[in-house]
Amino acid sequence: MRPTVGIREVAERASVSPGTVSNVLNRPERVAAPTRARVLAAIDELGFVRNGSASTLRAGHSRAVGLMVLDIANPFFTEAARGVEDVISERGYALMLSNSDEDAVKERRNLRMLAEQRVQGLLVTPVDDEAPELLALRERGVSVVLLDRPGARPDQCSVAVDDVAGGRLAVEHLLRLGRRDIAYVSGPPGIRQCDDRREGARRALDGADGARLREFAAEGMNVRGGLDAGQRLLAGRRTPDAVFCANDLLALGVMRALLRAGARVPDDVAVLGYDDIEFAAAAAVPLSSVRQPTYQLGRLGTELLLDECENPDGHAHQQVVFQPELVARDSTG
Amino acid sequence: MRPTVGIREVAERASVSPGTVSNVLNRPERVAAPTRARVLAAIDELGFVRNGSASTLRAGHSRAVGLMVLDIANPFFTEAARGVEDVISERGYALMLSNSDEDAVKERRNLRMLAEQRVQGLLVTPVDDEAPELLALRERGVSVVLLDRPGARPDQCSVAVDDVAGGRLAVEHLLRLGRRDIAYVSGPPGIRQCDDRREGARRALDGADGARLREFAAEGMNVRGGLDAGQRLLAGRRTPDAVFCANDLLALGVMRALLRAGARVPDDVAVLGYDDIEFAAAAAVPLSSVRQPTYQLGRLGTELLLDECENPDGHAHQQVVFQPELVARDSTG
DNA sequence: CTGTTAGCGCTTTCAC
DNA sequence: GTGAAAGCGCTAACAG
Repeated sequence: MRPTVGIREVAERASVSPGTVSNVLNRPERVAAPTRARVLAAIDELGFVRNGSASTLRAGHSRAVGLMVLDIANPFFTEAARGVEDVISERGYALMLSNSDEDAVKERRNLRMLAEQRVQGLLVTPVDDEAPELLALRERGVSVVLLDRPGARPDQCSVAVDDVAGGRLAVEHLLRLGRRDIAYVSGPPGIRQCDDRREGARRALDGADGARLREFAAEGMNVRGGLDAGQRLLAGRRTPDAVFCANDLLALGVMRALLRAGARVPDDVAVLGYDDIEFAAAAAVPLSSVRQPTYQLGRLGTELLLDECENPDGHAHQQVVFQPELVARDSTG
Repeated sequence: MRPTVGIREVAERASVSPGTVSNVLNRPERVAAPTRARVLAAIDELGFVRNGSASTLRAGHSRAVGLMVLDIANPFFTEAARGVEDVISERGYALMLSNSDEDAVKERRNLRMLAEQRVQGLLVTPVDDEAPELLALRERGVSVVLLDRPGARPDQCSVAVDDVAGGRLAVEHLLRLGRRDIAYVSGPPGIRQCDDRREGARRALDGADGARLREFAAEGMNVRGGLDAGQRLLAGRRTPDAVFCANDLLALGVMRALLRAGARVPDDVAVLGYDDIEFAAAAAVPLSSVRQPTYQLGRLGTELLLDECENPDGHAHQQVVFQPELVARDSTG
């Protein structure tokens, strides 16, 4: 373990004062070229690395932003996180990741942690929009951007995808194919995305004569939940002629239940998912799905966040809503 | 934006000295219960949040650890990250995530960033094991644990899964089913995991008469790469009777190519994947795969790391190698 | 058990 | 264009 090398040692080696080293680091244009070169050389030779906590302490804010998601293992958030990380890394920031696990208690604990770390901004898909820690963060001047929560509030930025439109797209597609007896397989109650997609589905049905929407709630928004919902759906008196699922994992499960029971997809039953994950196209019957610009969601959210961080005065809050897109594959014929 | 509330304001409100507040925060047992209660109340009333950078500056190390992976969107790393995050969060640390994208340049940049942030430890799947920034980090006393890189070095901890054993398991399984003409679909050259799995596959073949292993390298370790490899494999004079793929995404692609061409799985061709991702069981023909304890990998790696951070003297480096496990489903009969 | 105090390493006026 | 010095908020060592 070598002795700590700080700005002081660099200064000594380059025969300048610490202040000048700091200037080289932060406002290089104010330093004469030869001096600057000497300092840079010294930095290099000594392997100096700026102490972030000291800068942060002095500056009052760090070069780190937080990202809090509901589930880091979910492909949706993973893809968004890629967008976030790309921007963060391009712009020389650090990313503090945390995972609320859809648990308000864990969320509050993590928010506390992020506050202690003095993150400069936060991208968050909150479990509890009104968590006092979240408000407190904003009160202390931390920029907050909402991710995948359509922002009701005009006083902050948000990026989201229009889930109502997605649900509508989905069901319109099924109706166009002549399906009339449609099942909607959602996740457990209380998930906003599921609710919005259902709402969209209902609206699409409004004009359609003789069409109906039946609902099945899965226990979890994963393959197993879909399998189970698929079985319940098959147990009914009449099997629907189309199934719209709140995400692709559910759809894969439903499809498996159907195929196993001898139903033909899409001839007997059309299956439609949501998210268009990588595996959708690879299913036995390639899965039609509703695609969201997930990576872009992460990217744009982060750009808005950094803009707000770096330019708090000139910043205008915006609530961005992306439109989803239908990807038709074999599972809906 | 309310005025900053620091330890000083808390002290004043509780009518104690700043030192006592610090003691309440860090060594509560040294403070008399009534005093402690007063201080706690003041903290609460004022909404005081400890300034992490100041502590870090003073202490010389932060309560943050870094995690650098090759690809945050890959389910393997995602699952490991869940294990990491769970431990980090339980123990009250913060997690700085970075993504090297398998790019040595980006890796070095990110390592620099983490060094500046003064992370206390780092979990990393390095692109370049010998990156000077990595060595520098260790020289400054940052604990480093290697993730999914079987550690040759006895001077650091590592957690990994035995990929040679996994490859062997896979091919032994296929041989046991009477398959003799086996194809190995790997990713692009130079990926250690692929090389190790191939090596294991070869060893399994050593004792088997009349069995052979043909290799197909995909361009990317994703579904598309598998589709493409599957087509090349079908174009050959003789279609193999089994395909072992270096991961599940490849296997799903290969399976799709096979089914589309009218081959029956597993009757004509058995297909075997690697990783046992959630979607494996949900494929049209449920995919047999080699399962790795990915979540545990992340958990244990982090526990080792924190142990080393918190107890540098009593810490004994260990190189942990987990054993993979075969999960037989329909795709191999 | 509690208070006092001296920095941690850096940035940033303000002189020169 | 460069140097000197104060202090960001906290902790730990020491004194009382």
